[in-house]
Amino acid sequence: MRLRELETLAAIFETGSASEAARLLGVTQPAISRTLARLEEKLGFELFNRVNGRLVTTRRAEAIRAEVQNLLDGLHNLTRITDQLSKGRVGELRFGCARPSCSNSLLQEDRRCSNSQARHGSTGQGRS
Amino acid sequence: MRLRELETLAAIFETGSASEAARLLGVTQPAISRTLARLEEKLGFELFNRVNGRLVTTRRAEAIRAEVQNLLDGLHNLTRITDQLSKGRVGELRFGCARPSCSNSLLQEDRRCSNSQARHGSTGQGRS
DNA sequence: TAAAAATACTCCATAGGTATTTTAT
DNA sequence: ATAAAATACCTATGGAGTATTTTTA
Repeated sequence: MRLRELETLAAIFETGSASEAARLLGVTQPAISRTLARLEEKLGFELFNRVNGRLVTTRRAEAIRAEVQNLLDGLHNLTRITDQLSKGRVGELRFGCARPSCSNSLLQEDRRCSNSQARHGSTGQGRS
Repeated sequence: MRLRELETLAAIFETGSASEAARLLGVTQPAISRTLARLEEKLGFELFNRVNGRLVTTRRAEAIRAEVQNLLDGLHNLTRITDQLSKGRVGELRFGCARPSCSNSLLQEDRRCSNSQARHGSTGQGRS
């Protein structure tokens, strides 16, 4: 169960066709068809019936629709968090201290359980 | 943000080392190290500090730990559902009907909005 | 004819393996 | 010497593209 497969599935749910799903995801129609075909093969059952050249949602597909959307929502939330964590460094502060022992006790690096290993030096960098 | 990256991250969280995470996921240690390195590169910040040859969780990694676990739990739930949907066909029932029109009105195939297209025939297969 | 889906290729990035190196205990 | 992590090199596969075919309205 790949992530791209979930995104593809959700896009087809949302748009109702492989062609529209392709536009939504910014890829080509064959990419959607193949990903869907491989997913159905792995799952062991059909997610859409091909009727009159169109995709028609099966009952089994409907049964997992909510959970798929749930997962994608959670993933987007995680992405939002990591984006903030990466560009969200409030600024890099630089400290000066007369004695090495001072910086050791005052500076907290972005690590855990390793205070005793902090390297000695009169200058340190702290991240907020 | 690949799925395998989330699984790798969770495994390191759980075991505390890349080697143990590798055993947990049934892959080799280099596989874990590389996946982690690529994830950190994409995210733009470090998830673990390499201190004395060991991985030590950063604050940023702690900040996403719960959400990562959430997503994996949701995925496992989805997998459980699809497993049941695939092997969970209660049995294949076979019906016989004197007149074709009878099976048309009584049998519901695993498709939607296509009753008018159901093929005629005195025998049909229904999935529960 | 137009539109949707499927198929047949080709290409590249990811994920995996084995072997080896580096570093710290 | 051991153990953890990183690195180098190789292979397989998933996902993407373009081009084409099939089918139906």
